Amino acid sequence: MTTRRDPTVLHLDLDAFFAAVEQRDKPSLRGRPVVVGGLGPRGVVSTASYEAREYGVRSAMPISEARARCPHAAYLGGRFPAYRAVSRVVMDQLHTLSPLVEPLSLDEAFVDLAAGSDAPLPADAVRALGERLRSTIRERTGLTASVGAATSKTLAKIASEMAKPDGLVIVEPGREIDVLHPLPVRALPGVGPATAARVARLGVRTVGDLARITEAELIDLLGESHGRSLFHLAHGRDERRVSSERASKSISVEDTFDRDITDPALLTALVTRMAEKVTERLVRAGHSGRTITLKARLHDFTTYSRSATLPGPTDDARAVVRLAVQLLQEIDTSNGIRLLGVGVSGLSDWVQDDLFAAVHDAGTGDPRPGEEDLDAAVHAERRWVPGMDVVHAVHGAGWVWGSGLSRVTVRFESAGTPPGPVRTFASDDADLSPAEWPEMSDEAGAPPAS
DNA sequence: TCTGGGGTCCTAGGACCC
DNA sequence: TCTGGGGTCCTAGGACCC
Repeated sequence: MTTRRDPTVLHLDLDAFFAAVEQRDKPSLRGRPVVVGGLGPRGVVSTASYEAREYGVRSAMPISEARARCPHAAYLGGRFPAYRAVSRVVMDQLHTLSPLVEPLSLDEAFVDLAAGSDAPLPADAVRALGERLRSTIRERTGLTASVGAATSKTLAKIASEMAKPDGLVIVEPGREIDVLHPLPVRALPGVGPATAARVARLGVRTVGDLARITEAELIDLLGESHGRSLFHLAHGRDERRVSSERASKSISVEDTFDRDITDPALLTALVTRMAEKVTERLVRAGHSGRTITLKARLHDFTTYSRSATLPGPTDDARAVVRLAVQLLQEIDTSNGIRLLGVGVSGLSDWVQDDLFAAVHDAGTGDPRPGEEDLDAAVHAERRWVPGMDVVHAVHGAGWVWGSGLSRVTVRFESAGTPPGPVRTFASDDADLSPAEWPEMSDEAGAPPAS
């Protein structure tokens, strides 16, 4: 594919996605600061609403810092089934524009508007199409989306960033360099803190500065691949295709504990459960894998990984457990572990026909700690997580506002109601239960969450 | 009470092979 | 008998993204 004549690469990004879904479904939070993220002692912010951003709350910030900056925000744990449902509606809408849609996450995707057609699609037509898309998404989901369009992926993504929030920006063909060069290098996708610091030593602050560095010098500084691609990006060259079929390469599970753990038996039990969980996801996706990786983060945040590769792929939980536990033995855990993870890579669709399963199965009468016990050893009570949907036998549908001291406070409202009343119950009140989300079979192709 | 969880891609060094 | 160059696979770690 040569350079496009028309701005037919479209990038869509939902604004403050998780927080926006919460404000949609919780009328009392509209117009107020909302922070979605991990609520434990070591949680970080996933998404802050624009109201919370006014206080300096940002993604990836420790929740403790967010609470210090914005104590009056609503802190919510997140409702992924709801986010997935919204995402599905949005992705379906994108597919009405083109068969070629590349999801990047639940709230973000590229669309190739020129897929399978060489009809001209000038900027004005793309603008009309983009505005129609934004208003359809608003109608069907209640959320605002920002849209960018350009002749390449990089420029389309930069355009949607410039459009935020709730806007549309088209980079007219031929104007790419004018848009690109004044931007800070950090605006380029793939330029993080480390790369920015390196090029800063050459006096580079903007993309225009970057364009004055030779390819050889960038390769020298950043390595073959990164250096070369950044060189081309700085000159507005990006021929990457929009691709809808990206096979997943790895599946992993990890958990950061409320407090560091030293007890070897507990660590083994946790690794065992994680290995089982990751294998379950592997099987559900119809995959098997050859390489098992154990990840461990120490008290001081140093992170180790140990991996081992089998001669052939497996989807057998016992094989994964055995290997993961073995890899754990290679790590010195005596000073405390804050995170453990188990991953599987080297994936294939080939599923092992395990002739020995029955034999191995015979010996599983082991008394293992129950799920609750294991959770309790590692996390504070998380039965009533702020933000979660609940239903009360008398008062109907609501969401958990807060809990503690054997009490739960619930606000009774939903997307279509006015802000609702708050009531407090005993946390073991039999009339109160978590609302069931119809967990529609969302299998393999689900993009990673933010 | 600093620093999540799920991913992707890249690099460098060693083993091994031709 | 002191010296190759590629290529692939594997491991560990780092940077980056949402």
